[in-house]
Amino acid sequence: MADAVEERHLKLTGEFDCDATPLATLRHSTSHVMAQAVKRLWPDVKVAIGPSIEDGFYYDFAKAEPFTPHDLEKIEGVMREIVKANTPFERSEMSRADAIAHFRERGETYKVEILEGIDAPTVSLYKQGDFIDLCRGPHAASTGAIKAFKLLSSSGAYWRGDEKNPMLWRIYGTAWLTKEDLDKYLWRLDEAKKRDHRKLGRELDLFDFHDVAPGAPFWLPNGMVIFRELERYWREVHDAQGYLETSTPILVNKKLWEESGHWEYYSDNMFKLEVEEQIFSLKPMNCPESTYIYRHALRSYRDLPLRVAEIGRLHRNERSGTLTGLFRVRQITMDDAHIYCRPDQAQDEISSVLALVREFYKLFNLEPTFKLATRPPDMLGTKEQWDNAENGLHEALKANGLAYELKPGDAAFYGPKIDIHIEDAIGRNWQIATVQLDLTMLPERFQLEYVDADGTRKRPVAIHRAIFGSFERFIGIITEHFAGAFPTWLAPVQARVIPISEKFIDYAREVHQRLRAARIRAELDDRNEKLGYRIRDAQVRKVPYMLVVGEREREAGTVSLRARTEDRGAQPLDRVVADLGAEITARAATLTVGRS
RNA sequence: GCCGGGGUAGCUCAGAGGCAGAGCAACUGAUUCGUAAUCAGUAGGUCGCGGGUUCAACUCCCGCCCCCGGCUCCA
Repeated sequence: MADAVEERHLKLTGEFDCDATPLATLRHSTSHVMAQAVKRLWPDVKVAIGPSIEDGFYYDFAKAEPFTPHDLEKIEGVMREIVKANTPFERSEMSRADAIAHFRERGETYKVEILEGIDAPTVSLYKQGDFIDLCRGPHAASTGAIKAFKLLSSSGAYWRGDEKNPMLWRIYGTAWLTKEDLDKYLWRLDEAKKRDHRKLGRELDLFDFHDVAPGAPFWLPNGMVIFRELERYWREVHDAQGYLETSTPILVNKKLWEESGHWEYYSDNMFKLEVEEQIFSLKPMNCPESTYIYRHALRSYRDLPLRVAEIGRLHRNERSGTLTGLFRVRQITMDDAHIYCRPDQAQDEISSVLALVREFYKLFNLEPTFKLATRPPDMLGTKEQWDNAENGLHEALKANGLAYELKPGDAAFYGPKIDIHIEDAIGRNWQIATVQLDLTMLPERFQLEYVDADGTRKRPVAIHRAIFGSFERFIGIITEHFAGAFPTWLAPVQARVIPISEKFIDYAREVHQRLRAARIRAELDDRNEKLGYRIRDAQVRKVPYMLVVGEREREAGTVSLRARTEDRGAQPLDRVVADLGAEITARAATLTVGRS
């Protein structure tokens, strides 16, 4: 929603209004006030555009020197004065030609450029005090309406979002209807910082990055446990659903990419190397090779749907400036699958993929939302194919009882798709899973066929789908979602046994052995430290269960159970082992053992 | 890739043209402890990499690499 507003601004189609909702209007007005403050402090600065965006607003300025944090404070100060003065926002109209003259006179070349791109005869302007801006509005009645705002950061941004254009300085800010909303938002920012997977990854010894391999994590033993548990779950479910797991080469001859079309459209993103005078590439996608699995045998209509899955290691040469922890990597482990089926089977297949997606995310307490992207103008294939395909996706969504957003024109040229976004524990949105119906690309390019009941050769359709998207990004997301406090089944260390003193070490060892015999990832913390220290350490490491043992427990055959922060008292050892095992097997989302 | 900010011990960070620093972690010892940090000691460094200026460079200059915040792109 907010993206669309921003996009409209960037495209400069002449629609410079923000949404007429109170919050978007307020943010838009706040951006004007910020521009006014900047012009007051630096009269030579030229203003570009300043829309309302999700959670706030920005304004772009042309200025010789960047804004410093101190500058932001000064601007905020002037903004408060403007707000206090409670100046009205006044709308006026002007012919386009007059407006061009007006802004040219003031040296506002960016505004002139915007105006030159507008084909309306008249344009509207908004003025508060000594600041006037080209704008469709709407705006707050006066600057006094701005109660709760804060400037957040400044950075470079290209004029019109195009890297060939000059770089402007953008200041980001946030504004809310009430002080409470602002505080809530600032809390969320702070919370996000605390949950940052890069920080938790280091603290919990999950993974590491080194200069020698930018964009590719070194999985440490703890992180690898999570990776393996995800794979294990993934395999269990896919085996049960009739997927066939495969593995295809990582290093592949250029010929394949020429055949698939990647060489032409994607080679900038591919890592290439020469081997005995042949060009090879690390695969950036699994799809082309998946067709080799399909073509291994002559397929009959009886073989379809053929569900070919692969946890594939991909490499994409992402631009260096875009890499970010596990969220944006160059080495991607994708949980891919390609379903080859008859066109009339596609709807059911997509329907089961959607059901699968929901099953997966439920396990992690992630709330999915669905977006259906339909045909773009430059589509490949016939109108009838697209009608059937899009209709199938609508029906599959409906069959699952899912509400969804429509994104007309957003599909790839070879077929419509459903993108699945999730919302995490602190309300952030992520796109991970995708279901893409492929009417023509793989089937046509790779000449896929099956023999139908009547003995004729027909062309199947392909469904590309991923549920985790990439293991890297998914682990990054759930690390932040759970703030490192993973459900027991995913926790690298599921239980720690803590003897009160070395006098009880024998019993602690026995408890430890019992846990390990039950395949529970348990550690014995018999370090020469006080009990409080070891409790704190286990807590900081986000270990789900602590089993404290001393005199009383040894005598009674019990353990004192602590579930992260909560003391659950003495429990019989047998029961704790059994219940812990059951919680792990059930992949429970919460810590249930010993809860009364 | 572009703009801005960074890179000093495993981690968090201070310092700065003239002997490289702290806290935590690690290690050793004392202590044997009942639910978020016991005390003492020891060790730990190519100050991102390469070049230059200088009697002397972690510090100044140039180039490169990597990280962070954005832009662009994206799973």
